[in-house]
Amino acid sequence: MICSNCGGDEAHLTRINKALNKIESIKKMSDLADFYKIMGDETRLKLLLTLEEGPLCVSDLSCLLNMSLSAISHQLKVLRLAKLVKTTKIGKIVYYDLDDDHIKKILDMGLEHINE
Amino acid sequence: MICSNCGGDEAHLTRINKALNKIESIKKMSDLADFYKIMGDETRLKLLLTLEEGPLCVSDLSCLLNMSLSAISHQLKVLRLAKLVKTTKIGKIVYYDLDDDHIKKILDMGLEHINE
DNA sequence: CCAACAATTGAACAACTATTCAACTTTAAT
DNA sequence: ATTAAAGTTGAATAGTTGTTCAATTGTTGG
Repeated sequence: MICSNCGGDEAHLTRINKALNKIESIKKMSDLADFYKIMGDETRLKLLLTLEEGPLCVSDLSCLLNMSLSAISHQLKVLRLAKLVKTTKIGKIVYYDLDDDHIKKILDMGLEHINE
Repeated sequence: MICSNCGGDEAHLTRINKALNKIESIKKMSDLADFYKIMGDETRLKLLLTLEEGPLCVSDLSCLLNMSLSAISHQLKVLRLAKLVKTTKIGKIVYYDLDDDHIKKILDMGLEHINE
């Protein structure tokens, strides 16, 4: 398949075809977008970075981020459904924690990018 | 500062304070969210992954992604303002390319996360 | 100069998203 | 059993975002 209208040479066309194959090979392109979309919210990022220190309950998170309990709970649900955090219930209290350590790596990579 | 209403022990309070310091130390929290927000769109991700293969002009990208020239141009502008891509104009044609190689690392890291 | 082409732009519209508010569930204590 | 506390939930609202459409800019060739 050829799309180039701009008189590209052979190498140019090769790149186009490689790119096309790549896009098609990544069936889960929308999963990748969804993952970034979830990280792309200040509240959720703060929650994740806070939970890097260790598990906390909803009201502590609400207090730390200076936001309503409900708002925090809604966002924690988003993170939980995305399997970025997990919960442990002890009595009335629900503790939230990062689901696993590789989330930390991703967070730190993002921070590195910003601090350049 | 203490927010815990759930009877946490000393270590608990320590974590809360560490988290608080962390949130405050990251002045550019919204920059980080903005970065992820930009990645969190399927069209922009496809553009970035396509450009990993090498520079392409706007009409090729439009054809490859099967989207209107205008839509592609709008998204390329977003990527350009975020300094994720750069342009080279040769005559009438504008070539877009990844701004630098560390964007590739970030893209590949995201893909890794998805493929688990 | 003019026509054709590559790309950009701004306005408009539809779709999506984050927070708020009020109602509700669950658990613990008296 | 009641009461209170910790969270969750759904609906509503305001704000944001992506694409389309039409108009426009800049560049090349006749």
